[in-house]
Amino acid sequence: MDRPPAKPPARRKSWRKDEIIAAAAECFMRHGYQATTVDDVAAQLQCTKGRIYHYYASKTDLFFDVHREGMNRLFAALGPAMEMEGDGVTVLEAMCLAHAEAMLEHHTFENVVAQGVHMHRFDGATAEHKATVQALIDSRDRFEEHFKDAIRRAIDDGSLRAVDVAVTAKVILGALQWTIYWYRPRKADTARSRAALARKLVDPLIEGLRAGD
Amino acid sequence: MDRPPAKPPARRKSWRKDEIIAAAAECFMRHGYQATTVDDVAAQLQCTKGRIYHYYASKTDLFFDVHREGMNRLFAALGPAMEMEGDGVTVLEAMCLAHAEAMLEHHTFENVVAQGVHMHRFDGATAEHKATVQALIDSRDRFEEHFKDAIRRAIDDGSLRAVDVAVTAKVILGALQWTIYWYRPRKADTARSRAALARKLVDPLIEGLRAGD
DNA sequence: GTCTATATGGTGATAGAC
DNA sequence: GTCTATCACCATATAGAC
Repeated sequence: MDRPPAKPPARRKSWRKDEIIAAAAECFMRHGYQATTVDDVAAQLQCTKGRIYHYYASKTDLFFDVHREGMNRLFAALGPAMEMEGDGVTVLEAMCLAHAEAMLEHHTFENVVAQGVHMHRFDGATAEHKATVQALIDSRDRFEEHFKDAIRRAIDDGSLRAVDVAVTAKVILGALQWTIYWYRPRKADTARSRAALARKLVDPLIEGLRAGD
Repeated sequence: MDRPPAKPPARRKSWRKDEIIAAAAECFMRHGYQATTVDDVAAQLQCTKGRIYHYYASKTDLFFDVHREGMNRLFAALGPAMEMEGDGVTVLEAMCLAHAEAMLEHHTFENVVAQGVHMHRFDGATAEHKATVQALIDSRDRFEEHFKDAIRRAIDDGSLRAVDVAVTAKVILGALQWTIYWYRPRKADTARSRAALARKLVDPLIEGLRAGD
């Protein structure tokens, strides 16, 4: 029996959604969610907004998908580092490096994620979106919890000073996530150059600034 | 000759502008510049927007004044710490503590400042606002330069490890400024409680996380 | 100085041709 | 599936009464 011809590998049916999400992420990053018009996103795609509304019911739904993709990329980057062998501070350092590199590499999406975090704090979501918003908040919380766990373990095994766990997690993540405000990808950027910058970012956090005697 | 009756001390003529700025800062913080309507600000003041437009030609001008006030408060808080006596790292630590406390205390205004930083990176200003925007960018740069100077001096006098000056300044300021995303003032907050939190924020930055042998 | 009423332009979303 | 045309609404800003 003839089988249907092999499909191109890994070509999902929703690749059009992916390109819409990418274009939206770019616009949301540049101008912010509110200031971005659906026409802006269409222009980025060099099409009209009819196409976008064929795949997304609203601008809000589109934002949610961008946000989700941004979180997925953060979790994907963090996973391997969490599996690293070594004492507590070694694992924490690997997590910091992985997160820093992810923030730089996926800087467009993570910029939008940060907007979402801020929006969720104040804007009461409509009833229909409530569940979606809650899922995204939960996702952020789980991410931060990974760092708190790592800090706790490192303190327990004596490889980290006994600092305030919650505040320290905020300090680490804040320092790394603030890159959205100043880092801009350049053509010459490579995985290697991002890793070098990540190294410079994480070093003062783990080793501290004060000179040893 | 009779002189006019003494005016109430320190009562400036522009106190109405101040209350408009404060109301606008609250709204901009909560919903962002774009999502805030002039009617929102008026509602916050329990008046109509006629009043606001009597003092401000546009929503943009109002935003600029909030931003300016936010920067003024940051500089005012940093000044005394920069005059501190001691070696390089002592001064840097004092600056960090002062900045952290200012970010917490003026959290509403500094939230808006961060929005401004982000906006300026992408939104081409209209010709009429160009000079104003440039002045605010310069002001941000000068603020960061104070930290870079302090880091350089501390490295020179041997009290700080030889870290990357520019990146370390970003790490420090990022960690402290990220508070806008998670800190919320509470009724029970005092200068003392803010100072305690600032201490917890600055400690891991200056001393580092890894346990000494 | 503050209000009400309104002009004006833009934006999210829809309907229907192709 | 993508486009064109359009509607309905909302927000900035102004004009003019009080």
